[in-house]
Amino acid sequence: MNDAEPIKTPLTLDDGVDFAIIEHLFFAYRDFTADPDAILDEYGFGRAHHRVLHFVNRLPGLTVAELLEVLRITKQSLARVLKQLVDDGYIVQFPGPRDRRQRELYPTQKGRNLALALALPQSRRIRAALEEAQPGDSAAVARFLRAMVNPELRPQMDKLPNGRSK
Amino acid sequence: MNDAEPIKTPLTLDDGVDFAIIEHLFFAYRDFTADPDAILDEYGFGRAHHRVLHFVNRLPGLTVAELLEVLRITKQSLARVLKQLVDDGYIVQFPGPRDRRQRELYPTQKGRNLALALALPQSRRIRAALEEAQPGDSAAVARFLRAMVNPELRPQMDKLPNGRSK
DNA sequence: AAATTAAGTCAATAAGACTGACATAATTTT
DNA sequence: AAAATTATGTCAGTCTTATTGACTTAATTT
Repeated sequence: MNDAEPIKTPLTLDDGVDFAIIEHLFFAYRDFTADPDAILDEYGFGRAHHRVLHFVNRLPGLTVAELLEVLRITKQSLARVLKQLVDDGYIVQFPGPRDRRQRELYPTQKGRNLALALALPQSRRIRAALEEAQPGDSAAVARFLRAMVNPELRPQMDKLPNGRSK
Repeated sequence: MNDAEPIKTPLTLDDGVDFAIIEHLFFAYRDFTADPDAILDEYGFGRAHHRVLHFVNRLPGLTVAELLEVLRITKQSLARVLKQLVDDGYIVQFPGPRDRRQRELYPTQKGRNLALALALPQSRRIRAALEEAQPGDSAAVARFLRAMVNPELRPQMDKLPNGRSK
């Protein structure tokens, strides 16, 4: 009974859950993605385009299958986004040298420029956040975020250029 | 000319951008949200329901307008989600005592239970990530994440119970 | 020659957001 | 007391990003 009774006390850290970091992550990630979103809007692109463009720039020559694995989306979801980026000249495709069924994806100079422009405000935000921090905090943050990822995915992260450095 | 030329070298940290933390945040946030998403699926709920339920539990008695401000969405977006949570008995509404136009939102016991169940895997993930960390890392991470949020929003974060403690 | 694989495409669906317009009830201002 | 404003709710339509399922084409493997 009393199933519809209102509970008037808030959930707090005393309930054994780290709400502070849970909420900090929510707010931080929201503002973190808002920066590039505003730029993407001017190009008629969305967050999905950003992710594709980012990883093609970080791993030039990766295949469609590899990109799908990193992004963890379906090829139908990728198709629309990738087609636009290719049509608009941000990404070019080449048949794989070994296996010609594969398509190797490379950024053009235009694609490289946009990827950098999108990363810049995010990098600025990170740098500003670390400026208020103590020495060593940067490494602590990188370690923490890496440990937040499922263990089986961490090797994938380490394949990214300089992915291991802090 | 040569606008369609492929660029074969990857973007790296040498380009002056902290790609490591940018990508760490992407992967960490993806796995961080995947935990509750799996639970929500069983209830026929989505991530939007989670956010509403979370903040109603953290700030019991908040009004619809206050909730909209925290979530930064429109009332039409909130409507669908909130209606389901009320209809299914996770949240109850009461007219505001001062201003009867307002609706104060409270969790029921059922809503409290679900909010805790959703927070638990996230809290476990955070605790596990901090266990591999050095002492003091926890505070450094909280400071960093807070500094990643737009300054004008930080007072709002501090209003959450124990929001300031590390 | 047959089976498998990489990629592309077509169609339908869903969640979660949006804008714009309008309704109702309660409060505040004039 | 009447008018204006405010808090909430609702209707209708749109957009982005994702999904599943089915099928095609071309290339490689068995």
